Amino acid sequence: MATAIIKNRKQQIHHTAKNLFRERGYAATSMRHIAGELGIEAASLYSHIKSKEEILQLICFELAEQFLKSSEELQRKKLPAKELFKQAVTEHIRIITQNMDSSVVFLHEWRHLSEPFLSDFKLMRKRYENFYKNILKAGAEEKKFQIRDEKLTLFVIFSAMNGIYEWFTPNGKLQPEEIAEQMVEVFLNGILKN
Amino acid sequence: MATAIIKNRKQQIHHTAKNLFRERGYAATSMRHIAGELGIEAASLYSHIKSKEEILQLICFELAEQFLKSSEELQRKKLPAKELFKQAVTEHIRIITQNMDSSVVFLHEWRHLSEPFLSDFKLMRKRYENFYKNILKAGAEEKKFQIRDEKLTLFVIFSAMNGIYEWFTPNGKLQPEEIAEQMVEVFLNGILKN
DNA sequence: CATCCTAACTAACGGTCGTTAGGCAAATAT
DNA sequence: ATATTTGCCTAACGACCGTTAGTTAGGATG
Repeated sequence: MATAIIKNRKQQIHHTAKNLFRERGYAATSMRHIAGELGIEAASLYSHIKSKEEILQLICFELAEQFLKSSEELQRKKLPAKELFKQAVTEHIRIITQNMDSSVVFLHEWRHLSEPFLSDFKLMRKRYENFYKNILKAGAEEKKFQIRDEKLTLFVIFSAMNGIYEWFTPNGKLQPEEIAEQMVEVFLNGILKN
Repeated sequence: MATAIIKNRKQQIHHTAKNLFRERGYAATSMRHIAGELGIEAASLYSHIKSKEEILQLICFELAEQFLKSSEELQRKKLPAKELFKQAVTEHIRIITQNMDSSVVFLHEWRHLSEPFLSDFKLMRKRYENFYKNILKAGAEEKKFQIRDEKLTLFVIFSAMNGIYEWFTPNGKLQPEEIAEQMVEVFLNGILKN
């Protein structure tokens, strides 16, 4: 089937783009570069995609939707704060480790989106941040969490989770589940012996 | 004095470049852009600087040296691990918050350095990481820290500290000293009430 | 077999990139 | 007063950018 070939090529292009955008950044990656990796001419890419930015949009919003979807599913479970927190961190880390290239692009290259996509993206990110903020709030209300500054705590957690791409290797000894478990342990109890 | 004017202009260029490199990224910032901010032509920049990359080099290595210098001074103090850890985090956060633009460039744009600068830079970063790794090691040997995976713990801490630029506002209610204090508290004891 | 469609090609577009050369007016030094 | 230096200018270089137009070979479809 013809459409299947197209879809495959389109997927190949997206895959290559994710990789190059991650490695060199969106602005420093040219269409000729992407095409070269696939052994075709830059102009040929336009049989499959609309523009360079369209690729970026797809990467950013695909991941944003994954994060939001997982947060909505977790919210429906009506778990106590501590358990919700554990599962949320685990889910977040699962998504990141399963989409390493996309994640880095998602985290750092979204600023090259043009309007209205840029605003939409920021809004989705804010929604997701609020999901975590509410977990912290709930934990504090349940007298389970002790939080001095909510924003600081929130971003300590996000930064630690989102920084995973800096050191994670898919075939290393630490697998996503264990990373999540250990990270939760650090967030909840710290590194001090008692 | 003529050299004073040059130095000032050079500093202005560096200052503007730091700001634009942070805001738009190195690759997406053009010399014409930097010049435009200063009200001159792009070609005129070359009376003061050698190349675009030279600016990036200066930003990256200036900060790398600050981090290393502060780590060497702390090491000379021969403090117990927990106290050393506190002071190291405080110093790191001080440097970041005092150099917000440079920090973001330092953290994300170094990959656009060409050789041999790229390798030199990575080496300096590794040295600094080892300083922190040794603090964790020392804390574990003193039976003060409980660390499951050293690399994971190390990068949780680094990511949290380096992510400060995502949310810090110089005139907000949280000042660097207090951020450091609260972050140390989270790292050491976590957010769980006991 | 004739027709259509796909995925690639070549050629080229207007534009921007970092950088160099050469000149010129004002400031500084002698 | 003269000579030198400075800080900018204009013009231009070759290279590369994202993208469009038009074409063509070859496979799928009738």
